[in-house]
Amino acid sequence: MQYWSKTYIPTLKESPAEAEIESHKLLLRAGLVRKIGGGLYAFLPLGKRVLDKVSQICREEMNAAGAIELLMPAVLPAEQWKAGPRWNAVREVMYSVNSASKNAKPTDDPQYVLGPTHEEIITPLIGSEISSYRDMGKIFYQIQTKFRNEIRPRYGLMRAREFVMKDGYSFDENDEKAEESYHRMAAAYDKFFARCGLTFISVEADAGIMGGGFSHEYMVPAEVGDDDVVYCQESGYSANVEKATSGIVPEDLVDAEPVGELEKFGTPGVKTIEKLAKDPFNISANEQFKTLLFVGDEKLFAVVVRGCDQVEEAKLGYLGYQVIRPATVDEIFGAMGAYPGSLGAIKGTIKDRSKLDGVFGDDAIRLIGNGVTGANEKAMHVKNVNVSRDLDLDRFGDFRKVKEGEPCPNSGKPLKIARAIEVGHIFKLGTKFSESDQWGAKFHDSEKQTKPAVMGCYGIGVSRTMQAVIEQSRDKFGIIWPWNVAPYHLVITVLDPGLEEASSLANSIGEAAEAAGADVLIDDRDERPGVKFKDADLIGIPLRVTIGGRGLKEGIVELKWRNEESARKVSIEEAVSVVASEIREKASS
RNA sequence: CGGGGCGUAGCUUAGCCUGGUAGAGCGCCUGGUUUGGGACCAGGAGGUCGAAGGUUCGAAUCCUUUCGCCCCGACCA
Repeated sequence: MQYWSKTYIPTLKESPAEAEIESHKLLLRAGLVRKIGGGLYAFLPLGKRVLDKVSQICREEMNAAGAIELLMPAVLPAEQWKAGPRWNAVREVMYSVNSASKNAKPTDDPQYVLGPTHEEIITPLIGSEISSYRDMGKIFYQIQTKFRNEIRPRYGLMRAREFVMKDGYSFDENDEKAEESYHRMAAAYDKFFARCGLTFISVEADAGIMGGGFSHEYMVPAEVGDDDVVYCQESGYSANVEKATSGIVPEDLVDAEPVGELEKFGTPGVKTIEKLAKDPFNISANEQFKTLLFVGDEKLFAVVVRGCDQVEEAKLGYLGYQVIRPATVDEIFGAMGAYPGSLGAIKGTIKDRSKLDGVFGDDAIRLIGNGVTGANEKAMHVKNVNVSRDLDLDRFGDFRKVKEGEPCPNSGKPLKIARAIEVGHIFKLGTKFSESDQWGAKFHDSEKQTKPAVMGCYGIGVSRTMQAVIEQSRDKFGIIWPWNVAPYHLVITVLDPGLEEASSLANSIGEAAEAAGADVLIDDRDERPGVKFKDADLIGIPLRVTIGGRGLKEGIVELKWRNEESARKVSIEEAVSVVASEIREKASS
């Protein structure tokens, strides 16, 4: 039992100006966290309790799924990262640390980095520990503070520079077993998020710089989310928009025959799809080929999509490049001999084709058949451009961003798109990390063969999950904590703490509630009733029992659930047993 | 890193344009009256106006630089 006067819960009537979204405001107002710096937060006593509860649920579900907890350092030797496969891709988000020694020489490269994730550490660790197939099939995890130098921290704990993450890593002897581990973790994730009281969906996701096989994200639908999720209720299809595909190109599509010779025409001043779609040209965007240039791993390449489509940059990762950025105007002119607005990928019109590592066509341009594109000449476009006859493509692929309403790839029904917060992400990694000779994780199989372990990695944003719960479970008065993650389950609001009868009743109810499995907070402060009610609502304790002098005269106390409208009166004699039985019922459900 | 905005008491802010003693509400402290949904009265503490430099007799206010924070974009649990 905790007395309000003995702990520290600094609630605020007004929201600090720094907070923009409701869950961030409530984190601050309910006295859960305070900002120390950009993306850096202190967890106050109440916030620490929630964080611990979320962590503990996570731990229980991991253990139940057979994962094994360990703890690695957060300060990591930079050498070990440099030896890994993605140093260049991730070093920007890593904080660098140098030795504090006065004798240490300043260096360009850091001696240490603060861990943003631990594949580079656990792979060699396990690699050197485990060498037999008999020890394969293990999943290790830790719950630890992670550091990422986010370019733009946002929304409190939602995207912080320092945050608590559960990261897990599986090591299996073959693909099949690795997928079993993956599904075991997926099932554990489902249970974890459900126990946290979240409404969530798991979606197919882009594997990003993790590479490897396939991946799913755990998404909490919320307007303030950073991700778009594409889904179909009919078929159950769901995917991050970065990964999502649609059935817009029929599998049996027959490519159109040419309709005539290529024909150049003047388009003075026309540099956009929109202008070409208007008078006097009237060539709609879905009849235009749009040619865009990117640089992937310092190599220039082009992508052709329909004028009405957007390139989904994440999908360009399918092409094998790791670090991708849009090409500069100079780079574009150097290869194409023209500037954006006049670009096209017609055979023979590209000034220096050798500068292009590839020209890739989005599948959907096949729907155009014969269309219009730039002539790689100022103020000129070309019509009757036939996809198979005229475009200088190395290959086709899916590079476009799916739009709402397009047919689901499985059911054909219109797809929907919703905003969501990513709270978990699981990857089947394959052998990307384990196959390295001097560094990886290899084992001897029963045939005495040396093989790399097939890995998976599994992340949960623990502190982000805490905020996602608030974002999803609140009203105009404050937070409504789901039972399992509530900092306290029961608050006993003692309106007249000076009355001996009131405080002793509060203690009896509190003890019975504790025995029934609840964490109990007794509001014994010398405050007016209104303040206590407002605070109890604000910090979102699921169950409230009110004991006041007025009720005592009537012989009753009040029992109110935070997520219900009205309170119930319970006689003093029954109060202890009623509270205890309601708590038992809630705790077991 | 690009674009926009903001830094005045623990919190929310007025004052800045048009330079002249820094003001309010909440919170905090003292006393009193109150006591079932953020009470009231009286008294009080708390600010080198983000920092540095400049203009000026005089700068929160004008100029320059710088730091920090927030929002929009690319990235992520």
